[in-house]
Amino acid sequence: MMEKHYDAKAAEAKWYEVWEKTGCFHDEPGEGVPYSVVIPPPNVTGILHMGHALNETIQDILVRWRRMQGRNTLWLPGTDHAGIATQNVVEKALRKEGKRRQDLGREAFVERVWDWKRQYGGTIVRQQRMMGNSTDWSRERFTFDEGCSKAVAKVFTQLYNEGLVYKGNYIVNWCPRCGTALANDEVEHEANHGHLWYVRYPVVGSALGVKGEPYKDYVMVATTRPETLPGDTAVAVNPKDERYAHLIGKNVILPLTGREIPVISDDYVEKEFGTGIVKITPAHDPNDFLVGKRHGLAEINIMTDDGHMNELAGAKYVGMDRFECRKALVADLEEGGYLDHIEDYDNQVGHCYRCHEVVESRLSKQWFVKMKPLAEPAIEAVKNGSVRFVPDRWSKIYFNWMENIQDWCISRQLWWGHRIPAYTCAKCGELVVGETAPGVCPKCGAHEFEQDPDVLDTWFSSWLWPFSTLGWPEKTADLDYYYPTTDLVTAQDIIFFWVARMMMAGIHFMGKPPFKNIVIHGIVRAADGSKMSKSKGNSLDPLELIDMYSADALRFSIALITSLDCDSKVSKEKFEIGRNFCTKIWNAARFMEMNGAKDAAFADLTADEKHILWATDLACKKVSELLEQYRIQDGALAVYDFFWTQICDWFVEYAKDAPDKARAFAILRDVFYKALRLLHPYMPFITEEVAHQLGYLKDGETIMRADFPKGYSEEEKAAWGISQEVYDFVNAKREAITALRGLRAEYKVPPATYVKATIATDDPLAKGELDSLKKAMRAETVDFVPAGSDLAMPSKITAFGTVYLSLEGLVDKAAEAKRIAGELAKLAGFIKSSEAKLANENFVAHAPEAVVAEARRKLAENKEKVAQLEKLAKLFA
RNA sequence: GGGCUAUUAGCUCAGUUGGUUAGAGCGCUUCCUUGACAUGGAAGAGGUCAGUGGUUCGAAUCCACUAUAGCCCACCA
Repeated sequence: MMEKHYDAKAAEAKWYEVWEKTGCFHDEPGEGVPYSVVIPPPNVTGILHMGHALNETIQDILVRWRRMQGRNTLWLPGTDHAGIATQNVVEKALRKEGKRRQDLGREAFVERVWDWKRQYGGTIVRQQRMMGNSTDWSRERFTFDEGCSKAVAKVFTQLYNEGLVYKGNYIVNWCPRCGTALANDEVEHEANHGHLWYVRYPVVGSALGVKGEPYKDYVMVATTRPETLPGDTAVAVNPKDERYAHLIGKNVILPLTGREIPVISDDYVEKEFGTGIVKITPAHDPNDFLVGKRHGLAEINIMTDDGHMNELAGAKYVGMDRFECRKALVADLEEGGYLDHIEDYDNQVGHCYRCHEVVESRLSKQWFVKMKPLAEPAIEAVKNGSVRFVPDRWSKIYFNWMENIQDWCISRQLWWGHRIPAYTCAKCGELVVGETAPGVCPKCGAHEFEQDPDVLDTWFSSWLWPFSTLGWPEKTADLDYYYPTTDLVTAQDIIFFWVARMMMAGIHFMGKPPFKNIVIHGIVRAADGSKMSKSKGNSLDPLELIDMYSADALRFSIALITSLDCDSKVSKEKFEIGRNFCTKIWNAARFMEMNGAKDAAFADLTADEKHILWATDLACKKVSELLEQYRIQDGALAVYDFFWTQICDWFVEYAKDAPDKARAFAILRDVFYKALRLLHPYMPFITEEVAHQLGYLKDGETIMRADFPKGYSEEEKAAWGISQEVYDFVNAKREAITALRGLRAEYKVPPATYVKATIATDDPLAKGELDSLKKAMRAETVDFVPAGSDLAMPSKITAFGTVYLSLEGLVDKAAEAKRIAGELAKLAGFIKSSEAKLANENFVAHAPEAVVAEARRKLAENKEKVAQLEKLAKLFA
């Protein structure tokens, strides 16, 4: 006996363990075209959030569906070592002990991170299991494991040998808190309400002013970053700016330092902005850096790694924090009479995507990858259709980024990550790059080397994920069979970080793009549309939702609210629908069990029985078609409607009093198992549990490996006499039933009261439905009269015929007359517009025949309605 | 400054080549403790499809402009 209530927790724990232990998730290279997907590896420090839940639910639905279709299916799991993120987590833990990573030293610190990973790194993969992910855990990978590390070293070396990796002194984004360089896309720009400071730089040779009084001859620059002033090495104007033409070539005095710097001209300067004169600080601004290069200016770095001023900033400011220094320097400028005025100014300021510190532009030696040569074939692959974005509009965004791609700064001044495989000879300084440490210096023959202290950007291992996880650089059977993967499913926010770079790496190193379809979904947002974040406290915890409603409920609800086209706003209540659906499935299963549904031959079927078989056939086809197009939400809706409306609301109700109960239940049994399998990709646990409870599967079998239903064969359909016509007929009958129920409600007929109904129809099949109509309508009698019969009773017109409710013995009020008058007015409007439409020669000439016929039918029907209502109105007069 | 996407019922959203009187879920109203299920059932109210103009016999759907919102990209100090 099935329990009264479904115990989701027990079932989910039980089935996941069975699946994993019996190798249900595992796949081996075989015949045919495989379906393969690599998971976007979550950070090893991560805990499951709604974004993962959405992303992985979509993947698991696709994966389970393909697997049931019989394809060799691999979903490969793993985690990302997440350089900065993980290092930060461990540093934070260290800080609690009052230590910094420097106190431990590099080796001990890295060991400490590994310890951390061993201890806590399993959290997210445990949580993924609770979601029901059917990932092949035997192939679980980590971006910092031995194989991935090997791939990274090989890739770096190859790119270096190809001249695509280079080292150089450039302005990079620098996070003073994390103490490392950041790639451009790791910087988040945010609106900042700041100021523009207008500062006077005296022209050399002019009279110095007195304290508090303006200089007589000066240039005025506007700056948002006064603290960088000590690093200025020029002042620039636009070459076409006549106002300042006379200044070009002269020198000005840098306030507070007394240093003389030149006035130069450069196209970069906008005449309209500020005063049209800009200070040039090559070591602290990317544009100024380029200007400096063009004009051979000195680069004076006035800051330390951690965002404090160094000795080059001037004795007074040494050691100050950069923002502290800004204040002090502005005060000094004012004191010295250099500050003209201050304006409010809004601009965008970059922040570290990890710790949110304001990013500093800083001159330093870093490693870069030349991206243009890698980007070109990656653009081509999407242009020629060998890789497809779903939805397609993302390809535009991809092109836009790829066509304007900048070189990628890949070195990070961290300790946790893949060490750069570049070695400097201790004796002669020769740089050697190789997959393993060099033994002998090729130049001087020395044996001592120093490895580059930096590590590589995390994404430098992630971009190899689709093939490094399959064994590359070794030639493995996995790589041969599963690469390229089929679908990549991810959110829009990492298209540039990850997807675009995987495209480039896949094509460059494997010769083929890493996947065929890139499926981009939206982001899960809080109910008010804001981004979910722990700090805002507006995030939903998928684990809590699993605890409250079950994993199936979470998955189904997610599927139902997911659209590939836009972000989804969610709140806790939205997950009730999944929970309610589970309850419905469970109860329907209990009903079948109680009635002892058994298999039996389908013969001499009633219209209702034919209807459910046809509906089942439609549902099977529809769900597959929708999933084929990645329409997860529509598929969920289709299967939900099929199960709830078709099976539970109508067929189960029919089966209760079917003329041949055994046959009706045999049909229900067949249809129900198809429904379970259609549902399985969405709700893996309850479908497995119910399939076993009802004996569809024996011990040792699993619904995971059952066939995904395709619908019925043409032979079956013919043998059973099921068709669109019968399906439509039953739909019409239901319409009639609903119409009568509506009339009952309108006239406040108590549910227990049996009424007298009349149906005007010429359909010969209708009379065969007398019993089922009586039951469904709670009718004492149902009489049939010829179509077009005109009775003075409340009526509703349906495709089945006109349904009349006898008012005999039912009290009515004058209010009814008013309602009828309103109804008549409404109908008059429809009739008028229909008549106008049909009188329009163009409409009749151009519109498809069916549309015109429908319009005529509708018009006639409305006219009939009017006639009846007028008659009724007399009754109430 | 460029680009993308949205705007449909009180709320969240469907609406796939333009074609009946625009749909679903939640919420709301009325009724129903009928042996699968009140996490349920039956019925109902609620929308000039953001605005304006255009194309068309016909527009939520196609085009243009406008308004509002959101996202992405971008070196105006």
